[in-house]
Amino acid sequence: MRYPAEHKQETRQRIVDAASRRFRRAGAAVGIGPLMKALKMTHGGFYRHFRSKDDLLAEALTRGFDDMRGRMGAALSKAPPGRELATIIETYLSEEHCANVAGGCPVAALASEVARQPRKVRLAMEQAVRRIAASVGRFMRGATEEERTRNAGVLFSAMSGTLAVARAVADEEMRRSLLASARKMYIEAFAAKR
Amino acid sequence: MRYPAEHKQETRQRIVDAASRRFRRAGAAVGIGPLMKALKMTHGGFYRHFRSKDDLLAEALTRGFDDMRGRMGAALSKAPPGRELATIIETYLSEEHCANVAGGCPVAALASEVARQPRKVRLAMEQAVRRIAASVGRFMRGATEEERTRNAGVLFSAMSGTLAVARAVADEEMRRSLLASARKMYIEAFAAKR
DNA sequence: TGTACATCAGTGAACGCGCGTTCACTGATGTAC
DNA sequence: TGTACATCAGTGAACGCGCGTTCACTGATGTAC
Repeated sequence: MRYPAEHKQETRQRIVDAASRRFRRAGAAVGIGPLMKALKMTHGGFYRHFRSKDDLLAEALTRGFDDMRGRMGAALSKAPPGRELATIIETYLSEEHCANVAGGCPVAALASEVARQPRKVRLAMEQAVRRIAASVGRFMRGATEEERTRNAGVLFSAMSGTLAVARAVADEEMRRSLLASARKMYIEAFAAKR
Repeated sequence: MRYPAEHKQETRQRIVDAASRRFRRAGAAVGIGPLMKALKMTHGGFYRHFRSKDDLLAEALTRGFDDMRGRMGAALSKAPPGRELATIIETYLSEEHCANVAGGCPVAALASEVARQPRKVRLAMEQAVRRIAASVGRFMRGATEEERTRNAGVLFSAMSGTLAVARAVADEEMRRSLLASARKMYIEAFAAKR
């Protein structure tokens, strides 16, 4: 059956949204079939929207980053002046973010898998990391903008590792303690006045 | 055919060794079939040694940590006094370690996947992180041993994240620059005299 | 205004493939006599 | 010392399953006349 003009774009968006959450929750091995079924469609229709699963993965990664930047931006808008970087660190390493895998940072959820994906997927990841580093860089110490951006990249990769380890660990108490210590240390190391 | 007494243990070790490298290189989705084939055996024999693939994954993780702790210990034994923590950071974030996925840190290679594995696997990861934190803790700042251990856990998780992101990124130059900035920042933040 | 037709998003069967796991079997060696 | 037998690591066919992708088809709607 034929659909109204903007219908296709809407469906495509729904697929990317759902995929973005699913990939983060269950890994890059998530199947096209179950994904489409959750959207009340059949797997065959998928290929009217994407050339391959890799294409979707790349797009879903980018979408996940947009999600996260939005969330960070919201937290940031409530931060008192001078506390911006501390707010970013506290938000990223919060227990809420740790529990919210599907809606959280795609790097923490997928970094080790992305390293094994085709170039197309890794480029999407790279672009996103660059953008985050550039926007967080504003709040970093450093002589030049380039240095601040590089340092923001380091902080971001560090936090994503801490979040990934916190999620991988079986013990609840250890998870909480790791997050709390990390918030404290990163704020001291990167955000404290000197 | 029957084999000499210690034969079984040797085969088991060969499986764990090979699996540990393969999991790190290609992810937890690596198949039992290809793994056994690489050892010039057939997949059926696998179940004389392990109850399930998860059992192997847990054991292979632990083995990977032993590898890495050995490597770190070797670098440490050559470190001049007072430079121990800096040496650990430089070794972990070296380009050699970044290129050596199969023989490198299992957390950097597998953390985001382990978060989705059964409890058994996550316990193995947890145990290993605890051990590393305890042994690196000796060189950390902090008032109590407990605090030093916690801080070592944070540093370790941070470095694993940086390594994972460095590997996920497509651009060679960005990879090198991230590693170099991270070595500098972590040494400043965690290892510098105060 | 009414009708014939083209479009194309979505359907669902089918493809070849690899997965984890099971199981009846093999056959060289250790052990019991 | 010689022989019969038990052991059990490893074999390879088979199981049910889900995967990514292809493709002939459907049928409601937009468009051309």
